[in-house]
Amino acid sequence: MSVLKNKILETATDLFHTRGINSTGVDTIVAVAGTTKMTLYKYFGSKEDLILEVLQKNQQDFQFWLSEKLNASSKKPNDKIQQLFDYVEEWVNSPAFIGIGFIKASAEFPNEENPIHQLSHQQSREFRQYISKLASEANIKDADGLALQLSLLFEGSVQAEQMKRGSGAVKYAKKAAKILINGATKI
Amino acid sequence: MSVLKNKILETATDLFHTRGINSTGVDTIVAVAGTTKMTLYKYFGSKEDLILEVLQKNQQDFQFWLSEKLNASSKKPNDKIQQLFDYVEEWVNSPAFIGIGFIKASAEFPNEENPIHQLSHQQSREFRQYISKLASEANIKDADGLALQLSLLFEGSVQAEQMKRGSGAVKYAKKAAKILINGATKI
DNA sequence: TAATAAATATACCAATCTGTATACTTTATT
DNA sequence: AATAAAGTATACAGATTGGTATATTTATTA
Repeated sequence: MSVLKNKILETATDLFHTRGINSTGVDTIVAVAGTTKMTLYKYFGSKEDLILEVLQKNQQDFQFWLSEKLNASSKKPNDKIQQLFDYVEEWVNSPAFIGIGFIKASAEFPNEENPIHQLSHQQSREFRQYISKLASEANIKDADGLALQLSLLFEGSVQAEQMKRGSGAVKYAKKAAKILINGATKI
Repeated sequence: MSVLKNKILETATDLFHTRGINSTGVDTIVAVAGTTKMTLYKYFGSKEDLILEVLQKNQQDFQFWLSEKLNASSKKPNDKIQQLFDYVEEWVNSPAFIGIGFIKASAEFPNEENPIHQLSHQQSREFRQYISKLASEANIKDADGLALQLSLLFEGSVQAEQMKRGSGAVKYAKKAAKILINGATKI
């Protein structure tokens, strides 16, 4: 990927997070990225395309980072799901945290026929399925049910953290997750 | 309150929910409400003021409805907190459900110095405090801690329901809440 | 060095945005 | 019937939006 395209992507990611997507014009993006609109539209067909790419990269980065961590873990499958929230906490509290894109994007684009909303929804589903996979690898009665509950804690705490940095919400989500996981584990 | 002002408020509430706040212009609002911009700006100093009033009314309506239900409940304090999620489910599944404003607004206005963001944050805090009050009236060890966890389930499930109507997220939040409440109850 | 590609600068377009000014019409009150 | 208030109609201002056309400059490669 071109260094300039990447610069635009990173700048857009940052501005979308700090100012909101709809409130960030392409003029602002290219000004901050230190380039011009001509270049932006060479790499991205439209602002919508740019938003979609930002969302994809955003989620890929997070999902990849998380999977790497959990794949490298030597914990038993049962403890891995709890570890997930350890890593979410680490991710959220890292200075580079710029939110989970699909949570914000789905709020800014509520129309279910909008491609941005659809991608957000899909990413939300995929992440829940990832949790479900972890749950079914462990000794869980209702893997999908637990995964949904944990995803609520995940989305709720990220939402809270996006509203107020340093809220400590993930810490409490972690405790709640532990209780739910234990309760859902077969004897 | 003037019938016309109310009409504008209701129309804005609806449009903000279905199209997003930033994506809804005042021209659209007055067109749908069947009035003119002159009238809108007679009742609201600015679009920001309108948004703030919409958010306040939105949250007041929900909070009032919920408090009425729970005040009328004859359940023991301990079971009331669980009942909260029964009513949230009823609220969310009612055809008139138009989302919880502060969750969306905080995503559209991420800047912490923005009055809309600040109001959203305040409403989020107040709702959590309301849960905490219910928890401390019951036999709960760490009322604030449980309230935070339950608020994560609440915000997460409303978020999920806003992303996809009929997701059934609140049903699972309810089950999770039950487990957490039982776990936090003194013996 | 010549040819090619990549990026910039700048100006522009049509549409939309919030907000206002002015004049006219309807409704209610005394 | 006269006065005041409430609402409408319309046009406009100034800024910003996403997106494009054209020409120029810089960098790469053959």
